[in-house]
Amino acid sequence: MGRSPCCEKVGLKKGPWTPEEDQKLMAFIEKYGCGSWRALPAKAGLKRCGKSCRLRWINYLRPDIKRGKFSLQEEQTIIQLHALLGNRWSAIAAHLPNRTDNEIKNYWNTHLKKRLTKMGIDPITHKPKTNIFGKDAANLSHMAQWENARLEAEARLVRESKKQIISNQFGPNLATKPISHGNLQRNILPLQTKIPPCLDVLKAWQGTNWITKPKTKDMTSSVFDPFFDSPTSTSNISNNNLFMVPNNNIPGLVDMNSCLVGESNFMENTKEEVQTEWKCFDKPSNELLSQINDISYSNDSSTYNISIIDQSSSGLIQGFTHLENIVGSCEDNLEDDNNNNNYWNSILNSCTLPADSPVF
DNA sequence: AATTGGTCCAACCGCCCGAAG
DNA sequence: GCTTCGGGCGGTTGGACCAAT
Repeated sequence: MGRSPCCEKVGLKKGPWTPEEDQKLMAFIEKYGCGSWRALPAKAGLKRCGKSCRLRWINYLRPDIKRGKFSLQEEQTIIQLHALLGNRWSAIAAHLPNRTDNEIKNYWNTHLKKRLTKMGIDPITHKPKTNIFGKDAANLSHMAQWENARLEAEARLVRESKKQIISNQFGPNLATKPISHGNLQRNILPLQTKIPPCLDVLKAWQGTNWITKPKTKDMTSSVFDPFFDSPTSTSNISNNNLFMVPNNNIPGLVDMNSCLVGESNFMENTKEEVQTEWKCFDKPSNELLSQINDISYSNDSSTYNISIIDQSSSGLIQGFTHLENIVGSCEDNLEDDNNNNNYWNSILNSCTLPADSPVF
């Protein structure tokens, strides 16, 4: 037996919204905000389900929605993100300013999926239908598993950070409850500025200088440091935190077939060399994977310290794959690997990210 | 002009998850 | 620990629209 419906359906209108209904909904939200969607229809004089009101608002009436044709840049970004995130439309939408997940989903299903298919690329795996990459397909699949696990964690991070932002701006009570009164704009979270992006995997592939950066941080600084403070750079100023970093010396690249977990020693309020002792795991255990769930997000004035670690447990993983390693170690398949590398690089190179992204 | 088939997209549905009681 | 509730998400649908026949 499923849960009861979100509202009493008898007498509720379904189907397309009329301009009058839109007007009522907009006027109400403008005046009172969108606190409880369940209660909103009655208060606003609408014979609609609360869910229907929410959808209409989020996908159509919200004033910050960008409508019209997708630009080439947006198309590329969607494809790139879909390659990494799969059908996580809300996560993809977070990287496209003012586009809704529904719109992106529709655009993917009606345009982009077909286009990729025509190009001979499987729109699900983003691999060529004829497997010209040979054994690298396995690596990509493995990569996807890792990325999925990490994204689960980041999804939670996003939720937490949203609450944190609301809490900081409007007080703790509103962190758990939607804003019910006041300025309309308060309830609208500009996607780009308020949701931490989760594209560090892109930077990893692009060879961002994750490892070669001096592993020190001025802990007294409140300046946001994209290396130490990004959600997935796993910086945490507490002692004895375990975290995982790339296991080779190629900047930003990690072998997906193994991973490292280490212990860091930061000295608080000092510039201190990070010391790490690394353990190597052939494959992440389920226990290890489960620890990725433990994310806390704190906002200490202007510094964002993100810890993706359970202080009481033993690890944190961060999964990236790489292609250049494969190229370097499997000379027999150099050509195929280069093809593979080029495919991903072409995806990544044109990916645009918000200039104000806290990660970059 | 009528019919047919394809495309597009707003809206619905069911499920999941976190919070609250 | 459980149940309930509300919000969010992704998959799917239905109807409007358009081009081809």
